[in-house]
Amino acid sequence: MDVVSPELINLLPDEIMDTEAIIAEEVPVSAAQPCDVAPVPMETDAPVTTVTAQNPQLCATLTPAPLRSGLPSQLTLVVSSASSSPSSTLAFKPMFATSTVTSTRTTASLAGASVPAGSGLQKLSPGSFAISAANHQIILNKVAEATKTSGMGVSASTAQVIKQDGQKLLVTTIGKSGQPIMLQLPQKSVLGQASGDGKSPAPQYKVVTIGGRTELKPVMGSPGSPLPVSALQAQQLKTLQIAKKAQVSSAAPIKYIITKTVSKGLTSQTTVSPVIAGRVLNSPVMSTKTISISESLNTSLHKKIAISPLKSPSKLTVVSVASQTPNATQKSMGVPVNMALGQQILTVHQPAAVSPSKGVSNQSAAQSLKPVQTVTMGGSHFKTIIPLATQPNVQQIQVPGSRFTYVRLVTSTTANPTTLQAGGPTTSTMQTAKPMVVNTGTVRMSVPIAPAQTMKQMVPKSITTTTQVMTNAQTQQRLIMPATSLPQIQPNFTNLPPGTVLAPAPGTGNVGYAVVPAQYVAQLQQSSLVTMASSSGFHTPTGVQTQARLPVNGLSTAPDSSTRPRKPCNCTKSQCLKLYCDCFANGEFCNNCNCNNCFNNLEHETERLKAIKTCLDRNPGAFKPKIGKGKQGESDRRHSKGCNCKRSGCLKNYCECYEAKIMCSSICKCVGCKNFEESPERKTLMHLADAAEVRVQQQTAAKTKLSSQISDLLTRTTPISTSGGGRLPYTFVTKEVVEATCECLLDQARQTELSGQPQALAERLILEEFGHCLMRIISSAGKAKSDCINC
DNA sequence: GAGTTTGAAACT
DNA sequence: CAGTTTCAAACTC
Repeated sequence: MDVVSPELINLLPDEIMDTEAIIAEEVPVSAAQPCDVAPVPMETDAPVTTVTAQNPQLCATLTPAPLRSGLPSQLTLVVSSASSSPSSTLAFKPMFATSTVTSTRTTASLAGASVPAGSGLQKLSPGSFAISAANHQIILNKVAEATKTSGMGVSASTAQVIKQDGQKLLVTTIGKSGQPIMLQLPQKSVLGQASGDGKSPAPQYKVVTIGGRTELKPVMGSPGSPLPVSALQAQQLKTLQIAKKAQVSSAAPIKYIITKTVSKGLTSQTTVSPVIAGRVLNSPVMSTKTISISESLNTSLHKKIAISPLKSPSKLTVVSVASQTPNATQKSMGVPVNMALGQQILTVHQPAAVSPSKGVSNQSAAQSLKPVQTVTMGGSHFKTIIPLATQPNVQQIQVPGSRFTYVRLVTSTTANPTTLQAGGPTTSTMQTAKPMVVNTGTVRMSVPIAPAQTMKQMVPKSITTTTQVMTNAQTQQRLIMPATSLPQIQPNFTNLPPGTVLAPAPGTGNVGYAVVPAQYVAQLQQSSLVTMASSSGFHTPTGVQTQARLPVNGLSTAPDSSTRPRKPCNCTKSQCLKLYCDCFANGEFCNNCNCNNCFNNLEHETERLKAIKTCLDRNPGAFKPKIGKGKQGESDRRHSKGCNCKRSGCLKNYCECYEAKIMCSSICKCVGCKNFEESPERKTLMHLADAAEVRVQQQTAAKTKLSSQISDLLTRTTPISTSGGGRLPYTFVTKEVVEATCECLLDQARQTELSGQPQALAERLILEEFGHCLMRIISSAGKAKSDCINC
């Protein structure tokens, strides 16, 4: 794996350079799928290309983040090309948070282009885009916002710096492995003229070689005079990195990670399965955006290019977009998402086309530029750009006070591409393709509930798991949650109920994520309603299950919170969405409760999230344990707020302190408190309680012993002959009798099953049958004994 | 099981 | 922040 140069590695945070997870994603690209990266509305399903199943494709999603000025500049490139044919299909979707008229037009022109088969780019603006299928080169020139860039004050030295605005990307190697990808980096001053303006100063190219070798080409089929490339540039390019090391004072360091992975063993019998993988990273110093380009060729080449502009102390979102690689008959797609603290993982499985001819075609055809709305979330740093009049497929959740940005994916068959884009130094960008069909691949998104270090260790596993799922995820069952477009809820994840995780929520055609109490995972696992990992390889040690038991913000959940028997609630008016409800207050879903009109379930995740948010707004620590552990251990446990009892004397379970078996403290506002150390009433009650507990334990032990004895009795196979002729009933419990009894029970079970009896009734009938069997045994024993006596 | 008591949560 | 209301659990009968 040729990823980055050592020097670049040294410059990057560990999180960023931890590319193993990305590497792992090359594995599943076995069943080729059409390039389906660029989101395209379903109505634009016009056939665009005649790319055959044998045609390799290059799919790229480029998302250059704004470098500094908050000017968003995103570029989506989807290239599909045949290795042996000059025909190619390209979908080009620039995405701007704000766009000038020029850029918008260009964007519309490109995005809406319906590229006929084999023709490639007829509708693309030649000035902004150029393709040369003959020499396997594509030149992308992102339209820059001239009005926005005019005052940026970038020095001339930007010639050696990759600028976010107006940068050109020269992608070569269409269908050829080993060919270079060139990134053209024009000077800042020519931003806005990049769309084919011949007056543009000489652009700078960054060459990325897909096939493993890199080269620098100062000029390559673009207007303008070539710029001499410095040795530094060459070196940087050699390492496949478009280096940008603060050569411009006004520019923040930009680091580009280009990951190349080679997937061996790919065959060309089916469509190519593009995988664009990346990660959501977090860097306290800089933001990184990873752009991954994957290419699946006949030569089984799979590459990922990650370009990461870094600038401000902000979040880094590297989106991994991967197309699933099911066989051609599979019509469903998964949108796995993994997010974790410290390293937010976001993996998006792009939809797999039903047929090879659909994938790229759909994507490239008529990508209409739709107006976007910018939503500021959780602060001024984040903006969510979502297509108007369409359901957002990506929703960003900014957690106040949290360093991380959370993204909620709602990928629907009708949703248009949605881009999260940071308008400021913080960047969180994700691109998703509109899936044709969403499948139920394993998707997990976890709320940060563990230290970053822990999550960091889990990241590769998550991706690996996801990758594995890509190949055989069709049979998996997951948490079910409607993927309706949630409002821009910004729950304070740091204060979510203990062990809360975000669980995948596949719906019919949609994929979303639900805030799921960790306990509910256990609930689900224990119940027969939902099986998260049955026979499909969704192994419990990963993802949800593992994280669900991790502490939240250092606060440990109840040690046995996931296993202890939970008392069912009886809420009637609160819909179990207020803290009156113990289930809700404990961060659990209602399960087997007696509540009415319960909304504390996955079916009402929207309302539930709202309720959580409301509670957190009212009290940020609403879901934190009321009984905090003292510094010196359990003896110092005390109620975080104290009780307010007035009539119970704090010696009834009305009192939260007493209920928690702790004494009231100075922060309590109780009246007539008797719940203190020397209180005789308390001591008496404690003694009584202890005595009661002892009785319960004794009873339990007695029951256990009795069961053991019964079991032992039933397992006796040899009748015991008594010398006195007195035969106890159990002496008749021979092996044959036991077998006959079992037959009776099984037969009863079959009958009840066939008759569709409820489980409870079935159990009852079986037990009754067992009783009948026992009665017959006893009767036989008694009769035998009587006969013996008589004789 | 119905009704009452209680105090936290929610509301004003 | 205080007073009031709502709510569901705890408790009593």
